[in-house]
Amino acid sequence: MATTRREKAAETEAALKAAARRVFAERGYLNTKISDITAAAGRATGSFYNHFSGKEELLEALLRDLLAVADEAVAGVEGHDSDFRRIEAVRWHVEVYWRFYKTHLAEMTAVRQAAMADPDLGRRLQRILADDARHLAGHLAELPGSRSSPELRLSAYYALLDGFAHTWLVVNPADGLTITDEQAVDVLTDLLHHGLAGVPPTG
Amino acid sequence: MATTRREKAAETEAALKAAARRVFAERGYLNTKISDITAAAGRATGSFYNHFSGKEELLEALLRDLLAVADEAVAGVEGHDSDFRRIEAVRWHVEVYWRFYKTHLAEMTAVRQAAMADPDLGRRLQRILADDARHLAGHLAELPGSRSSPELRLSAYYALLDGFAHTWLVVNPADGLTITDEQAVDVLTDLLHHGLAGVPPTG
DNA sequence: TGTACATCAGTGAACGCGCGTTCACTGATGTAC
DNA sequence: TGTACATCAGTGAACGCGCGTTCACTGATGTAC
Repeated sequence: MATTRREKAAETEAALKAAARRVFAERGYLNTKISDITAAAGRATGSFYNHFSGKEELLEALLRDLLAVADEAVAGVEGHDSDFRRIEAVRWHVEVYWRFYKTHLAEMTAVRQAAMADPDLGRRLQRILADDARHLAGHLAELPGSRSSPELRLSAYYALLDGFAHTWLVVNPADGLTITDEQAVDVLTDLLHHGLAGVPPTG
Repeated sequence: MATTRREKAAETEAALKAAARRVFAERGYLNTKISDITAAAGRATGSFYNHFSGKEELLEALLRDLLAVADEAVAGVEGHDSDFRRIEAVRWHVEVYWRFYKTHLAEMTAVRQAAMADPDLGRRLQRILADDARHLAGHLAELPGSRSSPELRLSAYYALLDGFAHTWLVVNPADGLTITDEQAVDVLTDLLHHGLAGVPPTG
């Protein structure tokens, strides 16, 4: 049990963050009230403002936590295959994205919702998450020629992964429609592998 | 100038719809107040409720109008190429989607935002727009085998088109980043043509 | 170690703003005779 | 065609709810001596 003031405050802040993740996942960022978060954390409403200036700041804090975790995970992985002409390379990247999205569903949907209501916030949040994109941009630049620029292909790549993940991890499950991780990774991998690198499907 | 009551009411309703499209496009559906719409339409606030029970119903009405227009347009086009192994067929469908999205930006973004805040409303709106999907499902079913089902490939197809259009017609333009219609259609066509039908890129 | 005061995390009721929604009212159109 | 009453679209001020934010208060931890 914590005793010092620092520790107590840190505990409350952590409790608020954890509660926010749960509540965001349940009813969505936009429909979550400050008092929903504090109630779920077992604290008084006023306590919230000792730690965050508002919902936006809390979400930013959640994203920074998430990135810290992600960076650690990435630091463990050395020299993956970056040649997108090889299906294994594409599949590895797709799989990482899919698992990341699934693990951090609460944050991913919260960002999407927050960006809808407040484009400025959306830009700031996107910047926090943008590290991954730089890394991928390199892979795409190395691919053999296409009439479209690597930047455009990169943005198409993300539109596809993000949209598909949102559909099958958020929207459709709410209707009882689900797919396996393997099905998801397969269809995305095939589309991107053939579409980006121009390798025809087998058979 | 309208004289009968019916005509006057119809004029006001049309003015409210037109104003809503403008205001939605400007500041987004979620950030639009009823009074913003009535002010833009040059009417009193209370007038709104003579015509719609709320913002949701107005949006549904806008979508129905939009579909009526789209159906007329489609009725004019007879027997387009549906063989997705041919790039012209893919390109035609991509182009139709892109132009539709661009023409009806206000409605498309409004739907996206509304769906974020209220999934139930999102489902209803999606159902209104779903006709197009059935038609495409047929094309994809005719394609040569893939390890993924036509349904999954269809949803990937939409995730890509929708996400890419949102990025390059809504998000990026707000930052001053734009692309030409041709660039957009090219990158989407190539990705889908090779990705779905497995035709390798030229060169 | 003990006492007196300062500081701080947490509390929850109260405040106040913003906005959706209502409603009594106006003036014009429709109807009955 | 004219008159008297009914109906209806539109008005905009007022109402009221929901929720973010504040603030006086409590009790516990920290500090000075």
